[in-house]
Amino acid sequence: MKKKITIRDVARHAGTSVGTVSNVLNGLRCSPKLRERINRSVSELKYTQNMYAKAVRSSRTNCIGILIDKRSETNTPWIQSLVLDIIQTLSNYKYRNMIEYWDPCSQFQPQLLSNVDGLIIIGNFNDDFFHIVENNYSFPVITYWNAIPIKRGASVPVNINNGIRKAVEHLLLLGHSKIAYLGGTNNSVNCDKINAFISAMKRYGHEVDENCMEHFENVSGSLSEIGYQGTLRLLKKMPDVTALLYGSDCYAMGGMGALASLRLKIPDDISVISFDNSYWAENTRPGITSIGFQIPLIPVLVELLIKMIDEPDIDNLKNNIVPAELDIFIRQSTEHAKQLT
Amino acid sequence: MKKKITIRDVARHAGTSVGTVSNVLNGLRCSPKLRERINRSVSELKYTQNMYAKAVRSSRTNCIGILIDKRSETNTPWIQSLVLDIIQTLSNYKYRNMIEYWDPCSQFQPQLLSNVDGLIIIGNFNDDFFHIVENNYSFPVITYWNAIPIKRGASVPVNINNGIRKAVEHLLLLGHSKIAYLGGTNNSVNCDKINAFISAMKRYGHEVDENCMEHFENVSGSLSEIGYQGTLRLLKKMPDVTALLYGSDCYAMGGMGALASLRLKIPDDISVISFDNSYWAENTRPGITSIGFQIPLIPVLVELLIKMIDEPDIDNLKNNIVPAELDIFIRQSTEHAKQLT
DNA sequence: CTGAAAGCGCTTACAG
DNA sequence: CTGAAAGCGCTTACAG
Repeated sequence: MKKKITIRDVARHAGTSVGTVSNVLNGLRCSPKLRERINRSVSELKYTQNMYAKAVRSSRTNCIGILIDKRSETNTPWIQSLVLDIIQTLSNYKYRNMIEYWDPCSQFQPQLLSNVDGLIIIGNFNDDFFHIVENNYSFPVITYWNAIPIKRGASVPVNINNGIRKAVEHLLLLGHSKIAYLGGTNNSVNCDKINAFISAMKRYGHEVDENCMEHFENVSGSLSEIGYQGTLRLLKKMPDVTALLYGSDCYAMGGMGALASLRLKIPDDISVISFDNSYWAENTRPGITSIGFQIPLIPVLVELLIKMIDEPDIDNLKNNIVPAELDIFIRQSTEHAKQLT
Repeated sequence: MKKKITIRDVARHAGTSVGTVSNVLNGLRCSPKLRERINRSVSELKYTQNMYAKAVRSSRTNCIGILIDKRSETNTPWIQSLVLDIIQTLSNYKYRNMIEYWDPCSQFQPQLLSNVDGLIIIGNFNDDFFHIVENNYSFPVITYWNAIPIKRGASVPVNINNGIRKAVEHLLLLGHSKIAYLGGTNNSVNCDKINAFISAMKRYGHEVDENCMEHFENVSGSLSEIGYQGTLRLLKKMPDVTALLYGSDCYAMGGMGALASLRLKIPDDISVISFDNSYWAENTRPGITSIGFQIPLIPVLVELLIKMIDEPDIDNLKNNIVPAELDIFIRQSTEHAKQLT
């Protein structure tokens, strides 16, 4: 059909060689007037680079892999927004992406590994996986929260203790004392959250027992259904609770329905804080006070990864990683505490 | 660092030529015992193809472009889930993707155009854009709802009239007669929805006037804020309304808050139907009855595009496109109508 | 400062 | 059925 315009066409049109056109396209040395002529040819011919040819010759793909643990809840708005955030941030850096959903328990190794300059992993990957990467590839790998056990890998830790403590302090200062936590225990991240809650409460002299927690163990259903049922169970065993802290927005989304069905009004009858600070927490009414990243995490993550690609001294970069801080984004759901009459 | 394993290494290891290895990798002719030997070498060496070299030689990129109108609400859960749905479906067909957010009013043309086998567009693109594609590229283009004015382009129409009519019929059968519509008028898709509502109501003898609609013109704020304010306005001018039909889940998300603030309970005091059938509609409590695709749209779209890439007779494919049907997914928000006492 | 040439890792006719 | 060779569109030393 249409003839593809290549760098040769541009060179011919501008009366120069392909090498020089390549230099101009990549911002290398060239005399101003020749550069000008080449740029004019580029736009007259509507030339655009063939990124595949570029990648194959320069052995730089300009592509970052995004590898997602298939076993996690990949269809939640939270993870979807995380992934699209990565894609958009990469595109600001002129990097493309390849996404692969992969079950770390499976035999096959992801195809994308041989076609990327770096890797972002989301979820829980085991040591077997890291061994494969370490032994067969030389690109850097990055993630957050969980540590990465390889030399060319780095993880941005999350200061979960500070984040949960801020939420607990906010509730205590509002006058709450009967505070409950509702969240999962199915992975290390969720366990970190629970432990942070227990230690924050202890810090201010509140013992946490099983009565003010819902662990969501051995329950099935969607996350919001789990949140719904768990909230009902919790209110039964702890009727005097005045504030709920949910381990994720998805749980809270269901939990809100449980409160409504009991005709409890937020925040008049009960206050709510969630975790994730997602679109839902911000946009539902009443707005839900939520724990989220103080500084958007993804740009930090992407910038670090891209630095690692170019930087030979990765240890220096790794030593200068600062943990991601969490903050509470206060909304109507904690505008005031229940008025005890 | 690590030496990259290429097709040459495999050939040497198996004691054959690169051409034959290439044949085996692509499922072409080869004697069984040589094929066996090559496959063993591939797995022993952990060889994976370099997709860039493959693309540059075969002039097939195995990559589909996803071009998104930058002016639309790209950060809503609805559009995010649409995009990730496309990505996952493409990956089932062994296609990669390149996403670009692009303002159709901008001068520059999208970079991805020269590096894809086909294009999916999301949003409202003007004739100028289609002229550029038609004149400079030969890959097929696909979208849904809006028509595409080029030969190698196809669009899956959406039977919006049927969809909205089903919702209206559902409400009328429940005994509602005071039904209001709340939605935008900022683009043709939203206007199609409003017109479908008016004609569905007329069909059953209900005149629709300005009092039972909220157009969301000249309003600012997030979609959910617009939905919140619009719901308050509507209830003021139409206090006897018993059912609300929202043009999108984002509007409904805010609208639910407005209803709660007026202590209206769903569905006891007022019934609600939304449009999009998103994660939120399904997972919030009470679940919101929502209009969505009868058959998931994205697989249909992707399959058609991939057929168009291989098929020389595109007109035949275009003539056999069936419009996407909508359906209502009934949930608690329309479990029963308000009981008039 | 610029051009001619080698070569990245593949695929694809074309011989043998 | 299999191998040797040309070539996809680029980049990158290397001469001039």
